[in-house]
Amino acid sequence: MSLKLTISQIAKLAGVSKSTVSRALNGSGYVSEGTKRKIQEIIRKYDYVPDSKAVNLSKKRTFTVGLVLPSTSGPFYGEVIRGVEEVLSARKYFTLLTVLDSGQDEKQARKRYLSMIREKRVDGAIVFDPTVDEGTVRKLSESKIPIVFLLKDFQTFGIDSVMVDNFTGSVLMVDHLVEKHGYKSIAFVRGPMVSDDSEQRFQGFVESLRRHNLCCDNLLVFTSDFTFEGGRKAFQELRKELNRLEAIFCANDEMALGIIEEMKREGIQIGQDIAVVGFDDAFWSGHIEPPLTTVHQPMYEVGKISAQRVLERSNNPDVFKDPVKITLQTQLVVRKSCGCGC
Amino acid sequence: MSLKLTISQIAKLAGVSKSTVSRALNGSGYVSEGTKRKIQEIIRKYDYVPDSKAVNLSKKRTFTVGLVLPSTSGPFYGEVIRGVEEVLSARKYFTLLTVLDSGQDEKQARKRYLSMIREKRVDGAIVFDPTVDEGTVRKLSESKIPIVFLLKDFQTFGIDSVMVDNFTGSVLMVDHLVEKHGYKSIAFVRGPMVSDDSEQRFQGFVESLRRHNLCCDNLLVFTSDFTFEGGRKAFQELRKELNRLEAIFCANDEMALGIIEEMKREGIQIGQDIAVVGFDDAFWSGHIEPPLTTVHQPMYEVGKISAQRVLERSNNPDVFKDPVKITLQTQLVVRKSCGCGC
DNA sequence: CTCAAATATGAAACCGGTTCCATATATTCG
DNA sequence: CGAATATATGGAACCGGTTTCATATTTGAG
Repeated sequence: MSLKLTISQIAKLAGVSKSTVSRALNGSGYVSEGTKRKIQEIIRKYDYVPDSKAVNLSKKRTFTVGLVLPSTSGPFYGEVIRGVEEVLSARKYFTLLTVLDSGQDEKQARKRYLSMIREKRVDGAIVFDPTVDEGTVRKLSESKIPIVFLLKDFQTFGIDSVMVDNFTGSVLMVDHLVEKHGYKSIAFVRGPMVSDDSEQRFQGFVESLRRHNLCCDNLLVFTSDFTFEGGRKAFQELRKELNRLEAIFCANDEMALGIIEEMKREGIQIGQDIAVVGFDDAFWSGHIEPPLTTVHQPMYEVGKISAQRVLERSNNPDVFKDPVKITLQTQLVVRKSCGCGC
Repeated sequence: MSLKLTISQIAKLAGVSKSTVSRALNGSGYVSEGTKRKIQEIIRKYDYVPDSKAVNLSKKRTFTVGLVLPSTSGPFYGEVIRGVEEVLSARKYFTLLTVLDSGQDEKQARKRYLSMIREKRVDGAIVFDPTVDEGTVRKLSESKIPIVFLLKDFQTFGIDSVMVDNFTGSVLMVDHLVEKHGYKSIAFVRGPMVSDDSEQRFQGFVESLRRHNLCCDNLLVFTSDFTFEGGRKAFQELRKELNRLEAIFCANDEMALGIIEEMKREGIQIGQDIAVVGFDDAFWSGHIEPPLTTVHQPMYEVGKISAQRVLERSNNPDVFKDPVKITLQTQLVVRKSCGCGC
């Protein structure tokens, strides 16, 4: 029934001053045992909870970390959130979430998260914005709060970043296709040209081929858009080259799924007639037919490490530290679609 | 290079008072064109942004809505977020997210979101906590801010809720199995006993059977836990009854997937030998083999409507309104695993 | 031209806490 | 026992805005 008491009212009820109540509340400064007990009793009785808005203002902190994600669908955004929430909740922080694809316009979405940061709604922020522009990055770097950028390297702007080693993951995958299966003719299906991930995965693909002296002449590359539908369309183009192909490496699982679906429709045996592999290790990728060989990205760890980093910086603002770039390893997940176990 | 200016500094630079700057900023009260222009220029020049912590305190609002989710994995939590974010971002609000499965202990997680609300970090909250206890609900209902509960009905506690019609979805599914396919012997695989969703889906199952005079004697019910593994285990029990079974209705898609996987291993033709259907319409459910017949839940709309409701209430606190229960319809998604198109 | 209404602005109070500082009492130690 | 130190508490300033109110100047209607 308590109608929002303030610290002053509590003080009056307890017969002490605001300051004493505040000290009792925070365990800061001196408060005698007796007084403390009395205050706590009143607090309990009236179910008093300090208003965070006031606490934030006087402490000049919000105990909140901003988290910016491109979207919430797809396999790993949830993982990032989980990682972030795990460390934040343990330290009594909250997560202020902004999703880029929820409004209409991308520009608007970017303004929104810049506002969040510049209005100092958060003590730090984790930003995952694959198509961010330089202006935005510059503004971010001018903010006084710690920022961690995900999957993009802005060390030169003085911003920490947490990366995933797409390149090596891709190399591992192609190494497997070549060394284990002896495939020589492998197609690559890219994501959108603007995607760094796609580019890095492609570079890894090329690198592995090069190391195996398979480059160039056999190089079959298609460009799509990371979607299921995009995969199906890519297949329409791939189809002409099908007879000279032994494997198809898709820059993500969703496109691989699209391609697999089309191939099944044509009666092609995946893994036997031709291998199809992906990248991402989506939740379902082990459960489709055949189970998809893919590369796992440690997005949960990405979330955890980013959050740790933000908190660490936020709580030691004085300690100057150069921006850090942390790269986490990816992992090859061998299932059946590459031809293993067939 | 602006080092966090305050409104007072801006006022000084513009040669006016704080109040005038504030009015110019908010477009409230009178400010002459000339003064306004001058102030805006200074603001732009020094890249001044008001500190939300101060704004929040004096306005007594945070322009933030709390969102509590059980988890972030699984198909539809992302959908809820998307719906919520869509309406909040359009109205310049932010989302303060709390995930229940990210910490260790459920009690702790519940305390965390109660804190969020009682410390008045948010102007309203959307709470999705399937296993919430009554004490928590009571505390929620005592808070002065608008709360919308998802998929649980606490109207009697004075709390709005947004529901999904599991019962009807389930009836629709069983109607389809019985009327379209003529199945008479249908098993049901429940989720955990504590789950309302599971219970409602089960009730729908029973109701449809009853309406078709199929109840009771043929009633085959198994209890599992909504997980993939749980589905596999459930199959081990189902197996004995397999020969007298025509269809298996799983209370969610994940368990259906587990069962399907086991059945495939045994060489059973799903949809032909025996139908397996699910509930949830997970992202992947159309892409497994065979595509899963299931029931779609409009979680995106749930998110949208909840957020609208919270904002509406928050901005009209005076208008007394009885707690509302809004129920959204589910939709039967017929694919192949029920035997259609075989 | 006059007086009321509209416009413009600043001073001060306020939002609800935290924290610095001064003062008062209680301990401790040489 | 007296001085130094530790403990306890309240008053007041402060955090950075918004808002009320009083005052001053314009504007406009009659």
